[in-house]
Amino acid sequence: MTPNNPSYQRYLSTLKQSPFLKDSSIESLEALLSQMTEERWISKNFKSSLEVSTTFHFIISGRLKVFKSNPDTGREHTVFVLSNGDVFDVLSLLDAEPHDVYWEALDVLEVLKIPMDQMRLWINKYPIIHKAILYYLGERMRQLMDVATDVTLHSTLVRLATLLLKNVNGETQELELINNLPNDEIAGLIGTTRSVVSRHIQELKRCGAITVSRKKINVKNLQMLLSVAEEKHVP
Amino acid sequence: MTPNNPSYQRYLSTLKQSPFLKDSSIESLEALLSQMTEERWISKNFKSSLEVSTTFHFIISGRLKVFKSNPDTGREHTVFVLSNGDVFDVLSLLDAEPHDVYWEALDVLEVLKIPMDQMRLWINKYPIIHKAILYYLGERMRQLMDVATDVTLHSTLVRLATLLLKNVNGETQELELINNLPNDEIAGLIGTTRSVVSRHIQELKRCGAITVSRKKINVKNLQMLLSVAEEKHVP
DNA sequence: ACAAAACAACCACCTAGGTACCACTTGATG
DNA sequence: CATCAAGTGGTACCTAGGTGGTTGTTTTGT
Repeated sequence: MTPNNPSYQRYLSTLKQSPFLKDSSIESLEALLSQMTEERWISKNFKSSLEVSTTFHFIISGRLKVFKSNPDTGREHTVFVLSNGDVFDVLSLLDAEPHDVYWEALDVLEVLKIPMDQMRLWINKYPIIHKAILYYLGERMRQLMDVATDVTLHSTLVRLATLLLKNVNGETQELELINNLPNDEIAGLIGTTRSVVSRHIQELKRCGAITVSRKKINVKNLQMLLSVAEEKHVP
Repeated sequence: MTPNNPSYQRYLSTLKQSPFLKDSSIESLEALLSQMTEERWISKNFKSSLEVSTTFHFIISGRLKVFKSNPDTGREHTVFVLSNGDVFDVLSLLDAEPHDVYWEALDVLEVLKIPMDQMRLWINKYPIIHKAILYYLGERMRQLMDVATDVTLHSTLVRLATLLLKNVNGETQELELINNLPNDEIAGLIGTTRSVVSRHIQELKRCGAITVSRKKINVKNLQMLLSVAEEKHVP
């Protein structure tokens, strides 16, 4: 990609803000961008990691879920929802071990791609990035530990309330990140099934903690949601 | 610690074999060791991460479980069992964010400690280690993804069988790593409770997949265990 | 604007697995 | 060797939540 690409500046500024590329110089980012190509994923576009990934991706806009699934039962469990500034597939960047994870676009997704080998070369050229990557992975690790233990340590209602709380926008009381997600995606996020999510959303509506209008969930009573999340109170 | 410490050579060779310190030169490892002090943790010795950790630890021998818990119900979920060559707490090394995880010795544990700041200085001095750390974290990440999704995607029986399979020693058909672990530790590993583990161990015994004698579990029918783990067959 | 597909709500049933016991064994300790 | 605590086996009960199906409502594509 060359600087005369109409989206060049927008791409550059997204890269600059990416935690993965924290502390990288503008020159190094421009060098990186020059080797990248743009790609658009439409919703439901899907990628498996069973074929070892030879391309490294940066997300410019849109949302991507990373999930595992059980082909026998058809159930899925989402481990991350990635958005602008995030990258994948980091693990294939570090080593060539296979691991069976799936990626699927939840929206229209704008990504920048670069061949894995070139990304490795770039990293070796600008080794300062190692620290940023470590920091990035550490953050992911922490999230992942919660995902891992939430299912056994907390009930689905508590997990739902916690998920909502994690996504409330301070002013509007709206749920930015997970809004417009169908119930079964929410189910995947907290490790349960669609019908159980539906059941609990009704429960929270009934007791006045939230309101729902055309897929947008609004938080009405933050305090109540908090007490549900902390298992202090059963509605 | 100085080279005339009676265990010096043993410590050095454990460090040399640690994946966390992969590719480090002998000189750098000796520099590291010179700043470390030894410590012994007895079984059940316990450490919380709520006070931000100011010490970095290397495990020389013994097993340490890393777990999260729900203080209300008393349930625990183990995310890792660390042993010789492993390190903790990596996350506090990367940044100073709090995260509530607990560590507990399962055996007598030999650890080497070093103040967090000195460890950071050492890393900066020998930056080649960054790659090894990344690799190490990546491996952990992969394990963690399985832990995170196993509970929702597979039944407890399947998870138990999988855990056993992960630990069979090729020759003796014995379960090295998890042997001598009480049932409730096994329960913590697969995200369930003691009585359920007991129930399923009986089940596997009854159908001849394993035998149990004085805490040692032996695998009798590997094939059967495999088919249980793959959900092909319900005993 | 209309048909088709996707999604949400609701219900009724069912089972995996969690809770709470008690009784037996084992191994450690004074 | 007597006692005590820890670990285990086993049971009965119960409920959270998963399954499947039906209906009505949005959203989407043509």
